[in-house]
Amino acid sequence: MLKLFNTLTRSKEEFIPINGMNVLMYSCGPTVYNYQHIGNLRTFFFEDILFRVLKYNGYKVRYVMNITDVGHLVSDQDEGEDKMEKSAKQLGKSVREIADHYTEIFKRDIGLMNIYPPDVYSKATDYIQEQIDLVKCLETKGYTYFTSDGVYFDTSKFPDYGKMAKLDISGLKEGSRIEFSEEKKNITDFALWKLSPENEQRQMEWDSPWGKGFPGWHLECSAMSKALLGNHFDIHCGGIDHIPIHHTNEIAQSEACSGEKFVNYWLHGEFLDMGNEKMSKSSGKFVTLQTLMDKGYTPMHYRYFLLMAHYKKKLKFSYEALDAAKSGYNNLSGKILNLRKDISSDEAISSSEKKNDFKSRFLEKINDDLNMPEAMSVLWEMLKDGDLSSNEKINLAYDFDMIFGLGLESVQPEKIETDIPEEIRILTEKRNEAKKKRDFKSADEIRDEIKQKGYEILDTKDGIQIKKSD
RNA sequence: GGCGUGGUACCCAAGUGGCUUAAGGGGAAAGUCUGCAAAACUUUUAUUCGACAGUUCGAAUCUGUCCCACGCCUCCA
Repeated sequence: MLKLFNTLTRSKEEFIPINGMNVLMYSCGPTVYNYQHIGNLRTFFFEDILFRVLKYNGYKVRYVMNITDVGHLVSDQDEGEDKMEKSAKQLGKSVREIADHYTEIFKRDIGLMNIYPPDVYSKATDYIQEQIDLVKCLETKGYTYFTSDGVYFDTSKFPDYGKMAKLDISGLKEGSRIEFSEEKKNITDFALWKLSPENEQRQMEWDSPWGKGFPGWHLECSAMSKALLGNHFDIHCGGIDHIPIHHTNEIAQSEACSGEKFVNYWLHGEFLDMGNEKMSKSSGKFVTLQTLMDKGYTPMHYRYFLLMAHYKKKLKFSYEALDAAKSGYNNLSGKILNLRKDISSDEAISSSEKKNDFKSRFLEKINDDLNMPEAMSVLWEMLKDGDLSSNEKINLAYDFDMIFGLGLESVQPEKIETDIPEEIRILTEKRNEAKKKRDFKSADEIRDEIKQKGYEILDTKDGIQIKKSD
């Protein structure tokens, strides 16, 4: 039985799809006006785990993720500039170029992280008509009103507004920002269609029954999920910050138009806690996957790091913690490599009962609201077990890796340095001579010398290994 | 000001009434192996869960008060 924490009810619930073994899932993807930072990546990683766990349980998943390439303003509250237009202006490029560029990097990053791509990436700009239709639908049903800058959704007409977020609307701070809300009837009302400013030519604008303009940010997810998954589907996920505004507004729009329940299970991933290194994109200072790679970490190190915490808890990022993950991942790879060597000489001790025991414990953990830390602990316990054969261990590890996604099957032995400088070669020879003569003192001295030159000499069973030091 | 989350070993982090006098990873220490290192393997590393009261046969887990940190409401995944 798969249990998931549903933000709607704030409790773990048994997951029961609407339609048998077919699951419809939507997740809020990136706004492609800039790089995705490692915090964003945490959310996509969490969605990947969810996707993998669903598949592991035998569900057929249709998975849609949107790419926001228009309409996401600098503020969630329909104020300020369009993020895309702003970024384009700064870089002197077209909005399309910006969107394509960052979309590409996003796809590259999640590929490196072993995050499965969705079945469909839906771009907001490819669904303008659907968005206009949705506004029309809301207009017909009397949920909209006009202001001088666009069409707004009247949240007071939707009785359950803010239910999921447990919003206390009367307690929302008034007057923190007023300029644009002057004409709003309620503080929570939001834009469905924004009219282009009269004195400004936008790169992205479309004709609509209400005038030339562009869709409000929240609209795209409602319109696209409706188009690709239907009015009512199983899972919608995203970052925890989306609960109070974005997802709240999506629910209001979608349910107001369709008259049906929108989504059964809402799942939200917690933030990565950067401590002092606060990562607001607006400040331009944030850590990307590339930043980590430049510092000598691999995407799998970061993935392993994320696996150590539960998705619903804040995870404290630090390079110290990332180092721990790096070592952990490297040790794990080493174990896998050793097991592979053992397989041939393995006497197939039959302990299938124990094997099944680990497997069912693992399943229990991943199905308990995607408890990766516990699942990882099962993995390690299994690898250290004294009764299982190497064969069984490696099979289980590969099986578990369908969830972890650490690429264990393709782990390769560390490359042995091939182009060793002549100087090091000669010194290595000299050391061998000394060793043969059992002159260990000078042998050790030479090893130290080599070490100072950045290489390490290791005596192994199979001979000498020369390694470049880190 | 409003709303919310969290404080578990040196670090990251599970566990949320008895199976646990607290998983797992990293780090550290000791041992086996080795001429010595490295690797590998084995073992050790919180009688204690922010503080103080209380509920209970029983609490890290529930309640209250306090302290601290953080998030959102104002760009955020």
